[in-house]
Amino acid sequence: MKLDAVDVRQAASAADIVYEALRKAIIEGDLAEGENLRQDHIAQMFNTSRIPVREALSRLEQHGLITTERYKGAVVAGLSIEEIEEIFEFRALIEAEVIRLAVPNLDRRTLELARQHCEEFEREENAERWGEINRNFHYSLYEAARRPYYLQIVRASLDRIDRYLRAQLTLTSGVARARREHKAILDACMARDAERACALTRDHILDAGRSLTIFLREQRG
Amino acid sequence: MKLDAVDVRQAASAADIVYEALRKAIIEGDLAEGENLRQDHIAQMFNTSRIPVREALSRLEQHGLITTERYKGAVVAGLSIEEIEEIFEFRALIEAEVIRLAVPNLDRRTLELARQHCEEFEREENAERWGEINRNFHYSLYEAARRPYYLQIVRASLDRIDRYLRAQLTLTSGVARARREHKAILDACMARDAERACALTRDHILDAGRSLTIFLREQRG
DNA sequence: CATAGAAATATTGGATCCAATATACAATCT
DNA sequence: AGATTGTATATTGGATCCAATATTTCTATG
Repeated sequence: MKLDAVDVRQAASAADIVYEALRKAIIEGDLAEGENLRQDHIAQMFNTSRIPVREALSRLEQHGLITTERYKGAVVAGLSIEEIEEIFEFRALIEAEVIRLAVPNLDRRTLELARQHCEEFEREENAERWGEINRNFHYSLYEAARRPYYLQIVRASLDRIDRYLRAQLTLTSGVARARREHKAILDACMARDAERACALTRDHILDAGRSLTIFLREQRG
Repeated sequence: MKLDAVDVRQAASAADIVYEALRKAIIEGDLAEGENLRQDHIAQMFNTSRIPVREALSRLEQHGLITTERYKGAVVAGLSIEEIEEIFEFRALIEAEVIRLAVPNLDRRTLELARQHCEEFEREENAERWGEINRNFHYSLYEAARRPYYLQIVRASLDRIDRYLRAQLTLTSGVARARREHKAILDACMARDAERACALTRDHILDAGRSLTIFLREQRG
């Protein structure tokens, strides 16, 4: 197990810190699917007791990132291919709508920010960073929709499959395609063409989903 | 020797029980918006310690049903009219899609079940029960979409506004309209017309949202 | 009498201890 | 040897205690 052990005596509650650290470790794939999460082990790493750890684990379970069983403990949740497909389909629906709602509100500063993320995603060679930049690019546009509830759901659903998405980018040479698609989405946004941006976002997500599930089907046999 | 094999599956944990009870109380409006939730008090009510109560509260906070502040405690979360509007808009998007996906899978038994819920909703005079039956009607159809992730999100978003929706049904005479709309949706489903069922569901939710926000704007001034 | 400051109370977050039980492994029996 | 039973260990869920801080009440003073 590998995660950034933080000293707990800081602003937020210990439970919040543990929750955030575990969440990050899971969605970035540092904690492998199926890996055991022992309460006292984690507690020791964060220099705290098991109480806040349990609270953090309970929250992670609510979000579907782990599963727990009494007397047995928690393991990082794995998703079946069907579940992954469902989440991609869902994301396509929501995020397409979010971008449609965002386009009319895009101002120059937001577009400039998105352009920078887009360029960074194009230039970056370190595969480790693609996931992060990809998120930044999309979210910078999504923010303009001014729909906090939608974004909360988008975030939660992306969390569930982010680790697979990162694999898709690196292992299936999905980056090249993602780069082209990002540029196309950005173009549509700059042209204030909400319908085009919507359709492109939808396809972008469905493409990634298809590419990923093909890869996983091979890998898992 | 011959014994009946009993399901010895353990009772849920105390935290689960507290969570479910509080969730139910909040979404049904038994706990009013802004009401204080004291850990001690709840613990005594459930004859347990504060530990499982805290875990339950932490989960409720994740779902947005309460807000907590250190040294101050938890209060039942209230929603602004804008937040309520957003959630209705969101539900319209998701649930319309879910019903579209469900229609091709509807079998005779499911339709019969939905028809029974629809009739029950029509006959029932006790306003207290409308919320429950309304949920049952919609979910009985949604299940056929075979999209567990979508349904989880639908459930969570309905939880957030259920208490207001119940008020809308009773206080604005929304039932009459809801009854008509339910029948229309059921008809479309029986006719296997996915697009019509989708559009009707969308309008059904948006109608309720509009009616509710008009009512709330008057009420809140 | 009104008000500022101090003490008492309420309330949360976390630490430590205890009870329940699943799992692994040794001991026993056929 | 293989199956079965008993025991030690690991691990979780919950109870109780403690520390920190917000809120309220009380007192003394102008």
